[in-house]
Amino acid sequence: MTADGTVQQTVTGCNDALAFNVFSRDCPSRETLSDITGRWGPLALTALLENTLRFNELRRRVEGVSEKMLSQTLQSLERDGLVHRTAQPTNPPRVDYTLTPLGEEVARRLMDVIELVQTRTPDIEAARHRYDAERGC
Amino acid sequence: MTADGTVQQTVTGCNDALAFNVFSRDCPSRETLSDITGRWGPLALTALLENTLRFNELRRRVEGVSEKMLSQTLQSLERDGLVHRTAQPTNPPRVDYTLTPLGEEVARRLMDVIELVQTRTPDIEAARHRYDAERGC
DNA sequence: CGGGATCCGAGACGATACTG
DNA sequence: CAGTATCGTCTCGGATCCCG
Repeated sequence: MTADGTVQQTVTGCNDALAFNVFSRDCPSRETLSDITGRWGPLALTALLENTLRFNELRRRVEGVSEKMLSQTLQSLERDGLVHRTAQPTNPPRVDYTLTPLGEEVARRLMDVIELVQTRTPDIEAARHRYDAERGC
Repeated sequence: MTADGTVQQTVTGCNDALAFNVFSRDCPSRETLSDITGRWGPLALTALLENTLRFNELRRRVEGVSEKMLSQTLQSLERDGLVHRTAQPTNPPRVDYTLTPLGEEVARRLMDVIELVQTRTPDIEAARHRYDAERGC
């Protein structure tokens, strides 16, 4: 980073007291945020809010996600301690995904966002048409 | 969800009654969701929750965002009717960004998510270290 | 100051094939 | 079933230059 070694502005970063610093460049909470607000994060988390699901159940529930991305998403969420993974070495294998307590809190709040967006979709689509009409023509 | 307990399949899309279908592949609410949960969406929205800001004020508040991405983000949000843009043709020009009522609701809920993540960051980091320790070694 | 236009690399993402 | 590995595409996103 620092070619000359000088820059590194003593990153007290985002741990300043109670300061609310997702806005800070290097705050680890920003990384977490990108995990849970990533393309598939919110959908996976809220899907698990309803019940424990197996890998392919989850995959069917979240339409359009590829195996690879679901796998990646779940790994990130497991690493962050939001999702718990239980593998049974049976044949065929069975793996269950559950929310941890923290994951449940996060998921519930994400659900609030999604629910709001969902119910206000008509307004949003109207706004889009207005915007496009003014600019497009 | 449905009164009779049947699973409300027949994916006509996501406008089925009150069905909760961000999970549906082509639901427009999913597009909106990606706008507000994009990389810079949550930060821009919650920054505007505090006050009205001008372009470069916003840019300084949200550390690390490039002009291009901030511009794009704001345009998406304006199109969705979440952000209001006021341009004054003075010299130098002055452009203010504000939340619409709907934008404020969304931002408030996003703030709840961010606040939670922020306060639980220690737990999350601990979980990460545990995860990495088990796997990495 | 508040952007738009362009170029370019890195990484996200999807499809497919393969493993245990 | 539950993934991993590989590969190709394509978008995201930063850097730069420019304009009103």
